[in-house]
Amino acid sequence: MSENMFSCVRTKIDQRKIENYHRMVNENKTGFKEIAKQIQLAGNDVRLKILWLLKQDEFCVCDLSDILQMSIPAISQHLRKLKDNDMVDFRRDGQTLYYFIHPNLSNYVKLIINDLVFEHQKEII
Amino acid sequence: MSENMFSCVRTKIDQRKIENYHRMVNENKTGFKEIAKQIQLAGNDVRLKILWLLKQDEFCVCDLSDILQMSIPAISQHLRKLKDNDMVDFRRDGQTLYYFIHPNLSNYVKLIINDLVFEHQKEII
DNA sequence: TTATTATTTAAGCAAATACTTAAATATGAT
DNA sequence: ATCATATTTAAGTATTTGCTTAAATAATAA
Repeated sequence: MSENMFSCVRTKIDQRKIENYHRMVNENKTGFKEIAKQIQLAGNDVRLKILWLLKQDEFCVCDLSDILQMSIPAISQHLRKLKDNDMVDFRRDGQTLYYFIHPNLSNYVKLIINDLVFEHQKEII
Repeated sequence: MSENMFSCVRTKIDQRKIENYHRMVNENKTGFKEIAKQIQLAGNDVRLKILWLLKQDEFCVCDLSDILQMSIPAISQHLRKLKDNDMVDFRRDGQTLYYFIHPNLSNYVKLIINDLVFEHQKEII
């Protein structure tokens, strides 16, 4: 009967506050999960570079492969994850697929890549 | 001798552009890696919830354990990762460690958690 | 000192991740 | 049709992640 759902004996903290926050987090559970998923995908240095590059211009898989000096399948698999989560999209021109930032990319990720500005950016054509 | 560092035969794209972007990304390699690391840590729904909660108030491990309904060691290990990357810090009050957002939390992550506002937020005390 | 509470740390493990190489598609050119 | 190019997909694998349980610290109280 004296089962306690709480982990510690509190003297100072307001129990109601804990329950309120528990409820808030719970009510937005799927929200947190979806946002975390997109952020997690941006939280890989290869994909972050891809997203940053696609913010500058559209590129095909082999462009990205050359720029990042990684294998075609490795790049393709990263792009697939971004594509599956509506973070990038592509258009076909002959055999070549040009990838670009999906217009519906979440604001959370947009905020990140918009802020990624480096010193040398001005040197680019 | 005819080794090609490029993955595809381009007709339309400017080779110099590819080389410029390659150089830019390379010169900021560690920058991308560090930023991606912090974003990756925020890109987990448990840690995203923790960061959001700590943005609202400071909490001890067992508070977070109760709010998120997860084991103490699980929470503690998440906090350790955030601590190791200067994303959170804590103060001691007796046996209790109160965690809070590290003042130097990167802007990339600040942008995210500042934007995480939910409907029910107003109901909280 | 001994016990209690708060928290961390360590060890173990299942699942997810990020590559690799090889094979499969798809479009375009001959 | 056949071949070449651009890309994806599949299978295999080493590494990382996120939990679990149990043991170790650390501060406080009796």
